[in-house]
Amino acid sequence: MMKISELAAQTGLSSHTIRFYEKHGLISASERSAAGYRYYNAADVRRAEFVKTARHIGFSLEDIGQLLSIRLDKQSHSCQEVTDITRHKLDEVNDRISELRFMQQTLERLLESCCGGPENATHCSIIEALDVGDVARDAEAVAAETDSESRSRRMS
Amino acid sequence: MMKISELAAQTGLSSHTIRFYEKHGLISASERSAAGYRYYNAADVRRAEFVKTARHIGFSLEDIGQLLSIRLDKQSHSCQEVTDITRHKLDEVNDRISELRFMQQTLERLLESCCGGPENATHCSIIEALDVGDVARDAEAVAAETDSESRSRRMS
DNA sequence: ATTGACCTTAGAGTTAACTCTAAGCTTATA
DNA sequence: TATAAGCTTAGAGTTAACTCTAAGGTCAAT
Repeated sequence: MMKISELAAQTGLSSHTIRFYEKHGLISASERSAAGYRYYNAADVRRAEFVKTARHIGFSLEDIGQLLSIRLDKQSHSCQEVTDITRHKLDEVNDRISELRFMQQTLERLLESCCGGPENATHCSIIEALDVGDVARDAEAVAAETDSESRSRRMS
Repeated sequence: MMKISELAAQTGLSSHTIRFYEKHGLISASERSAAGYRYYNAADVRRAEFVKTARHIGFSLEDIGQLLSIRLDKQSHSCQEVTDITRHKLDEVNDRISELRFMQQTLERLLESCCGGPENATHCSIIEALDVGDVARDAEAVAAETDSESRSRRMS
């Protein structure tokens, strides 16, 4: 049975974060001392580590709540429920990557077009490009091409 | 001279957002009616469109403030200042992409490992993987490999 | 008994970029 | 002149996931 700071050391979460997760129903201490100190047993530690791992992979606290309820009662849940959550998260991640690749390409094109030197910015091609405003559209076209090849969306 | 809702229609920003940008020093109306109505001229519209474009590319409001001050007085600023902001943003974007690719790979591995069927989750390999907790470490190794090849970091 | 490290709680603060509300004034149109 | 649409402001609310603070109680060691 360990106290909160030991669990914190073990998991790499802060004590604050552990209490925060508890408030959100993700973690709990299976015992409390008379004075109210939290005491964690081995199962509590595993659960905390589950949360840590899931968080690291990018699941939201809400996702993790669902995964935990499945983990707690595996008989009553199907593998499909688990893959639904996972696939949905993968879709979100893929969408965000697409957006960021668009930004990446736009920024790279901007950098290529500008001398970047100590000259004054009177004819700076980056400022000009932002002024004209068609950077976005150009790069979006490029992004659209590479998009289909980079996407891993299932249509089921 | 257009009113705020016309500028909103023109730029695709909301009136709320335009006032919000004004409060943060990015946009302003070059005139006000006696009653305080904002009136925008062609230069104001161009500036608003500059902000819209820059925002779309992923610059923060703070970045845009800097870009605008350069745009307003090009003689006093160098191209290097502009590329510094742009390169810094590109670095941020690349870092975020790396994180997301790690998540993407981890999620894909998890999906591959699980049947996803209507069976109950007693032996669900996703739940097991999160329980064991080494998913993260495995995928991070994979991410590290592809990382060097995907990164476009300059070291200047 | 005292010290210092650690624990408790409720609740406020942080970040970015909006987004909305309330209460009231203005403007254009019929 | 009445009405509806649109404008003004200050300020509060939203989101996610923490992060911190204040005020006080507990515990182990000396």
